Amino acid sequence: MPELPEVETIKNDLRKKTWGKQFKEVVSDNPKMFTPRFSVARKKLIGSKIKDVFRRSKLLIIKTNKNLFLLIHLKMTGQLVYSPKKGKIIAGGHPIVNERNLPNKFTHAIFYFKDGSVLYFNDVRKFGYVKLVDKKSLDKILENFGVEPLNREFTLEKFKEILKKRKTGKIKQVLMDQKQISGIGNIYASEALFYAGISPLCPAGKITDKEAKKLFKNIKKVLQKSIERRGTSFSDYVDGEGKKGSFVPLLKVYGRGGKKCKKCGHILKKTRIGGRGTVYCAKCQK
DNA sequence: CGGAGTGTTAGTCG
DNA sequence: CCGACTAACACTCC
Repeated sequence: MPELPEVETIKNDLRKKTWGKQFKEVVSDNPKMFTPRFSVARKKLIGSKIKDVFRRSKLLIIKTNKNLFLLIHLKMTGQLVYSPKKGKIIAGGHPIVNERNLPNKFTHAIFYFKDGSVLYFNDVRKFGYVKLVDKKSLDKILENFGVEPLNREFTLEKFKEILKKRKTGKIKQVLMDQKQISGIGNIYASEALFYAGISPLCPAGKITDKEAKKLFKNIKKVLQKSIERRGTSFSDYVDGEGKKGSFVPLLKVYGRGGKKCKKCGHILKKTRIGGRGTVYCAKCQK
């Protein structure tokens, strides 16, 4: 699930809660998800302390005191749950699966901290990964990401440049191309295009200056709105009482194929772009 | 029951 | 360099 707003939400929560925590033990039933080898990563991690938590694109970056960065990618179905020794449990990423007891069968990595708190990495499909890298490899990894859509360096000019560069590509694919703009996935690409009134199939090069401006604004708006609401399917629960992320009711097209357009009432069309399900209103989006 | 589809992305091939 | 396609995996929906 997690796109930029979801990872941003987790990052904000974890930064507050885990600052200074020291790793005591790491356990995994799926060592394949670790780089370097689990046994090596585990040894390196134990004893190190969390100094900060960042986000770049959809990647969560946990900085420790030993020139060591713990990278976590949740991919499609990853979920992080932080359980403090005392107080509120926080969870983010893929919506909470039925079983609330932790660890459960989807828990593939457990990070124990010295103070008794625990971070669980759950992942139904096991696409997610954990990487432990030094500053140098971190920088190399980060080089591959395009501009952060919420940062100041993502300007209208920059956006137009990207559209020009990828003129024959379908606009939705360009929005989702992490090398161009990083952090936008299927949900927010679909939603931003709806608000801008642009068909996801439109070639990037055919987008006029006026449309580009509208799309540019809506990309930022949709992401910001979602962060305000803690993401699309972010879950936050106390004492096992689940509460869904509140962006879902605001979705205009994503996941609504075959239903009525909330703006004009036409049946929303479902198609496939670059192997990804795509929903749009053929009447509102040209 | 079978098959298609699922919020991601790395890798391969033309 | 680009775009198209696939695999990685497990579950849900029709």
